[in-house]
Amino acid sequence: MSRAHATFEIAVDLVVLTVRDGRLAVLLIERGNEPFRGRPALPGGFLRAGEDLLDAAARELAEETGLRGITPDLRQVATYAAPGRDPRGRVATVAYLAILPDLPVPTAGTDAAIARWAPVGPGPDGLAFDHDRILADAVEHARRLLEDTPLATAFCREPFTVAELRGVYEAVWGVALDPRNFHRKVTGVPGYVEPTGDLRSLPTGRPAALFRRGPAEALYPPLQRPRRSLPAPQGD
Amino acid sequence: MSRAHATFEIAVDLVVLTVRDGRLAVLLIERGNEPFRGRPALPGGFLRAGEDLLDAAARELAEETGLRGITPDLRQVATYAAPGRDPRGRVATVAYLAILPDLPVPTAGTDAAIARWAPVGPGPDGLAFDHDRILADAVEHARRLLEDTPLATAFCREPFTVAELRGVYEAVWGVALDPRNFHRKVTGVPGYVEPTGDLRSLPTGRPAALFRRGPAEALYPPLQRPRRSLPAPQGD
DNA sequence: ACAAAAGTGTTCACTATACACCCATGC
DNA sequence: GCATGGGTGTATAGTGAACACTTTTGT
Repeated sequence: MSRAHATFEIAVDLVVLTVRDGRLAVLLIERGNEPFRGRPALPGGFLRAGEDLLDAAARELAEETGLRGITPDLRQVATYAAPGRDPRGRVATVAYLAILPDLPVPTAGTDAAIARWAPVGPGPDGLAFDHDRILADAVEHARRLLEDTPLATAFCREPFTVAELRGVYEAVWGVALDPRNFHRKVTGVPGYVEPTGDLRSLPTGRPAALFRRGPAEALYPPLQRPRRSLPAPQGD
Repeated sequence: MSRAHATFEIAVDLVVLTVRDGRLAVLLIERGNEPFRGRPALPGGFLRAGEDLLDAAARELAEETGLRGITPDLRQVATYAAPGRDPRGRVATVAYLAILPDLPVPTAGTDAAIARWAPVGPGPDGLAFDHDRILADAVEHARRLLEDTPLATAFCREPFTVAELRGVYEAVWGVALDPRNFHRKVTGVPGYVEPTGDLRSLPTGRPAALFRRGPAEALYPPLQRPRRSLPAPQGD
């Protein structure tokens, strides 16, 4: 077997999403080293000897957020290996999507990197490397996953109310949903959420029933996000 | 920057699917070298210097099938890098899904590898490396893509009939579909298929209208595959 | 005329949406 | 009582499955 092939280092980059103040937010670090020193970037790091991709993603997540012992929802999104995407040499990166409930503060990582939550906007954010592209791909991935997987519950601390879950959908999809119909849909999907039997009182209003995640791994029927498909009367 | 990280070779493996005789089929080669010499495997090869992933996948596809100048539907599915998945050392592989219309014969590759179409069954096929897993992931990916992308048209040579397109869905999903309702659904999705205006006569029956792919990159409304969601009266 | 495949019309059940309305709490 | 948010009922429109039926060919 010829060994004329290129050799790579493999990194894992994390797109850590949460909902803060009703807005979708992503965890960014400020790069402390060249290249792109001082520029915001997705957290991540290199694969170690004997380590699998998912293990590396979980390790990096623990290191960057300081969380231990949690089993967050981690999903592989895509792999990027374009020549020149990293000025240091041939580095391929595997992007993982991680969903967390709102954390009080991202507890600046052990790597002395400055971590912060940044709102996810529609346009590019000037991230290092090709991270703008990776972020956009991952957010679109998350939007799709909300439709037919119980991913949205990963944004919520248990137990949660239906209104909190609705806030996740509204923040990630960027649309307003009818509270009444949403309630019925969510509670009507077998295995999506299970009532705990408890209630939670807010400062005002009727107390909301509390739920935890159910056993379903896929949502049927799916919660389809609204799309405008109306053909314009004058054509398109 | 410490260089204590593992280094990898990166391969691209292809899951080339087609529909033959109404059955979903995958292109397999017989390995000519160790490891797994003589075992069936997915076609693939190593990334070359200066080459991006998609370019490598397209190159390998051309080499294995002998096709030139075509632009097949190639989509990245997932990346696998478990330690020990390749006995030769640390090799990560990026799996690509390629969809082709039925070819007369896979024109054994230039690599002197014996290529053949194998029907895709429900169980493992004893493929080399972790290719059973990769194949299963890619087939599930294809099943999902048929729902909301025009991927199915990539299985058909243009121009095609609605019945041919239906055959693709039936083969990939493994279900029977109502020809009448399928016809209406497909022709009702804006931008999915466009009539050429021509007809094709079969040995018997009314000639079918011919279509080509339309400009749509996503299908709305989607063609959802049938799922059994009926809660059994006695529980499941 | 008949068989076979393409394509249309119609019915019926189910799902989505909009929104009126009632419920349960704090003040 | 009143404001506020939680949750249910219900009317209406739209969508999907089932299937009768018509169209267009070859023999």
